[in-house]
Amino acid sequence: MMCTLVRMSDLKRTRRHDPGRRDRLIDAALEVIAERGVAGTTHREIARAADVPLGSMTYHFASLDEVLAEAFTRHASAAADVFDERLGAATDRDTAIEAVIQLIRDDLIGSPKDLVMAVELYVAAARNPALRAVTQAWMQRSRDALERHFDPTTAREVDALIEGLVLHSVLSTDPMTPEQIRHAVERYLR
Amino acid sequence: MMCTLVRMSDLKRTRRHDPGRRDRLIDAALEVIAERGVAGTTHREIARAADVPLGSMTYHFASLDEVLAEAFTRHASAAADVFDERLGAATDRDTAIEAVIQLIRDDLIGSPKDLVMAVELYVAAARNPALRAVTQAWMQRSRDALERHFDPTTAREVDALIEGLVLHSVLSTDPMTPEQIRHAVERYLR
DNA sequence: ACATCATGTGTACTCATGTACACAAGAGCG
DNA sequence: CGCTCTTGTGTACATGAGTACACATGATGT
Repeated sequence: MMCTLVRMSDLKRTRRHDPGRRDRLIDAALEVIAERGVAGTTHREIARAADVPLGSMTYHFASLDEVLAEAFTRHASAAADVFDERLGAATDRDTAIEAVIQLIRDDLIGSPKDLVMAVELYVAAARNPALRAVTQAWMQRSRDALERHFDPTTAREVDALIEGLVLHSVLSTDPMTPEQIRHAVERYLR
Repeated sequence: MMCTLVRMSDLKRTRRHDPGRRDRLIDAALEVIAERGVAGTTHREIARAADVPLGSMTYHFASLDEVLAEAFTRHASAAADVFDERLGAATDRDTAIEAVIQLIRDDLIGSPKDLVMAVELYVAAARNPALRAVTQAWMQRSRDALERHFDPTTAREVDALIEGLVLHSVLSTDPMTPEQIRHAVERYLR
């Protein structure tokens, strides 16, 4: 009997009228950015990641910049959600401090891919006003979340401290231990 | 009488045997990176900035990566020198704190171009081990400078705090005022 | 003064990219 | 069942990139 070999490129044929494809393309773009960086993110690369023909890219997006903007917006929004959840669960100052420590340890240092995304965004934002707005909205949400538990000045400073700690920890040869993170945050907040 | 118009392209002809050209190319590369980002840094762009023929690039450097590596190395070294100078002048803990505040205010937030360079480096380092080493050497020198006045743990934390403050200040819509910087550093160090 | 050789330059080749656009295909309706 | 219009695809084109390499040019030793 014949073994029914089905090639991807044949399957692709049958996938006309695919609502939500735009969404999947944005997710694919995020994958590519995380893996290859903005510099390595091309129409073709995204299309390949989403298993979609090249023409689909120009059909759904006016330009590559538009794809990047949407991708970063989505990522920033997801990251801010995590921030919100962690801090939203806290009821008093002490648990808020614990939440910050856990956030840094588990969500930020724990997944360096997110830091890569953040830094890629910062660089892209340096030359693209639309992305600058995304960055600022993201930072604003972090600060708002922190302001639920700390005064505005403290919130701003802690936000910056978190960023610096994560950045240096991930870039360094010896990452910070959970104890060191706790030490730094508590020293600042207590 | 004839006005002696001299075109640049004619002048270039006479500039054979130019020792130190390699150095100037690296500086030109730094300019281009700061202005157009790593993404916009090409052989042709650097050659134009240095007013040098394209062929000169491949003559002096084996690849574009080599140019980037040398450029970032030079920048990191210069930045670390500033760090060293500022902190080397301090004699006691209090003046060291003042030095840190001045460093942030005048040298870091004061010239956002340097921050752009740093972030560009971080991104580039994410995919290039040679640049990762440059980053780490740079961070090490900052920490060493700080350790002349503070214990290692504090040095590391302050180093991270500085990075975070500068990053957030420059990216934010409202930059931190000198007073806010002073407040954040003193809160942490006193 | 001339030959030789390291140094420096112009140009051309190949390749990947963004984008446009002519075409295919299927959904929805009469 | 066919007609039409939105939705989706394949391909081709212009552009700018890195790099190679044949050639020019000036320094240097005799």
